[in-house]
This record gives sequence, C-alpha cells and structure tokens, in this order.
Amino acid sequence: MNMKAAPSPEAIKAWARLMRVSRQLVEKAEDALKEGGLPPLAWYDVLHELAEAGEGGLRPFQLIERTLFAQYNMSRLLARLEADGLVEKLPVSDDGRGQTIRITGKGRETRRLMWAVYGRSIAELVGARLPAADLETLAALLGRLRHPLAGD
Amino acid sequence: MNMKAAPSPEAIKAWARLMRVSRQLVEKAEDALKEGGLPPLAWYDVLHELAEAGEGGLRPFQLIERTLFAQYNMSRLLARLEADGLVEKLPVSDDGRGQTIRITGKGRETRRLMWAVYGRSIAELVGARLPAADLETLAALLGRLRHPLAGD
DNA sequence: AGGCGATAGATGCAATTGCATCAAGCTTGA
DNA sequence: TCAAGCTTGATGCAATTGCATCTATCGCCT
Repeated sequence: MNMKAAPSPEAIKAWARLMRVSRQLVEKAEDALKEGGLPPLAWYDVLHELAEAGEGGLRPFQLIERTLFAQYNMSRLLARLEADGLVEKLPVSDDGRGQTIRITGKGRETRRLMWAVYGRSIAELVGARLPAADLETLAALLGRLRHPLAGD
Repeated sequence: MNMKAAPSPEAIKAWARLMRVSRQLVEKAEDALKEGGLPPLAWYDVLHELAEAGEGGLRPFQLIERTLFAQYNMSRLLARLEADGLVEKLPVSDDGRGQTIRITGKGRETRRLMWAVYGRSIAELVGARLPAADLETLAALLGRLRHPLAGD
C-alpha cells in the first residue's frame, strides 16, 4: 500500500478549511488595526517578541526564528521600526557582525495600543465562537501540525 | 461581567497556533511548488475553481467570492494567467461590463501538474500527521470560525 | 427618456516582498 | 597565520500587493 502522494478527503478538507479560515481571520484582524490607524500585524509580532525579551533585547536572527519572517523582510521591517522610533539597534560586543534590537518606550506604548485592538479581534473572532475546551482541542490539534514538532 | 475586550488564554493560544501553523504550512507548500518549477498557490486556487466550474466558466467577481482575493489582485492575477495561456476571457452577452473566465486545456494541464505536488504536500503535512478522525474534528472546529458562518 | 447610485473590472503609483547577491566579521583547519 | 567557508545582516532590482481612483455599464426611480 502506497500512500505517498494522494491526500485523503479528510486531509484535503482540513487543509482547505485551515487555509481559508486563517486568511479570513488575518484579514479581519488587519482590518481592525487599519481602522484604528495602527501598524500592521507584522509589527505587533516583532514588538511582542521584543517586549517579552526585555532589556536584553534580541538579535535579528532570533526574531527570525520566533516570527518566521524571511531574513530580508526582517531586515527591512526592523529598519522601518527603527525609523519610527519603536526599536533601537545596539552594537553587540562579542560579535562585530551582529546587533541587538531593543524595544523603546514608544515601542511598548505602540504595542499596548495595538493589543487593545488585536486582543479584541482575537476575543471576537475566536474566543466568542468556541468554548474554552474546544479552543484547547483546536490548539492541541494544530500543535501536532507544527514543523518541526517543537517550537511554539 | 464584561468580556468585550480581553481574549481568554485559550483563545490566545489557539489564535497563535493557527497563525503560526498556517504560515508554516503555506510556506512549505509554496516551497514544494517552487522546487518543481511550478506557479504559486494562488494560481492553483483560481485554476481549481475554474476547473470545477467547467465550460461555463466564472465571472471574476465569482472567483473573488470563492478565493477571497482582493479585486485588484484578481484582476491582475487573471491578466497573468491569460498571458500564460492558462485561461481565456470571454465577453458575456447579458452584461457589457463583465467577462467570463474559462480555463484552457493548458490551464487544466498546469493544474494537474500542480496538484501532483500540492496534493503530496497536503498528504505529508497534514494527512500523515493526524488520523482521519482528528482531521475531521479539526475541520469541524475551523468551520465554526468561518465568517460568515456559511460558505465553504 | 434621463439622471443617479451601484456594480464590474482595470490601472497609476507607492509600499512591500522575493530573489539573488553582497559585505563584513567570525571560525576552523592545515 | 591565513585561506576557505560559514554566519549575520543589508541591498539592488524585479514582481507583487495595497490603495485610491477611473471607466464603463447596469438598474432603478422619476
């Protein structure tokens, strides 16, 4: 028995739903941010990681690992964030190539403003549609689709 | 009790997983297509809808409804597909503004080639990772997140 | 018939993304 | 020590996306 190629109908259906729903939800969340005159989701992702990292900041390649952006996209996104004063780039002592990215006060404030809107979107789009138990089931099932199987 | 703003931890976790996993899977599927020298996923979506629609074809606005692309993106995507000879644009008799898009033989062939790769990605990334029953649960849970609640 | 708002689709221009490549600093091994 | 290869991050250029707006037609209402 050879199942290397053709996906099962169940796999196709789950895939299709996943593609469609995730696109819809991203779009809704982006719309809400735009409506509030706030930056796009990508900015939130980076600010969030940097806020969690604290004063020590993070290296760009660490942000790439955490957020899954392409290297060149991260490079440019950080340039935009710096231009807006939301992050600062610090030289790093033990590696002359690298830099450390640290969130600024303004960056934290922007993140807070974005979360007010983004968090509400999550609550409405997901939290209000499934009970907590189902959300946990969903998260667990999705967790088994991660690549590699570690990393949240 | 006021839950209009803050999402629950379960909602946040499910959201985060959904965002991350869907991005990863799209990226993997796109990579596989690129590796095969094939067009991107967006092309498949359109060719798939057109193939299902048959000889009657579809109007661009119908494709937009089905695929969730923005109107200007669809307009340009169709121009590219037409330039590649994968679809043809026909005038439509009862509406002078519109056109009907129909897939060509070459379009069907390209879709077939893409499915060989895309289907394998689905089988590997999803089908091989969860048993059918779990895939059905996943699809059902995702179905409850659709907006609006109809429309597959 | 004639006007007027709505719908279908295209497009100019700016911003972003993707691809390829580059420059600079690190690390390893002969 | 120093050449070769790897890692980190930036960048030129082409393709795509987003936004705003435009044209053409349609449908409705008077």
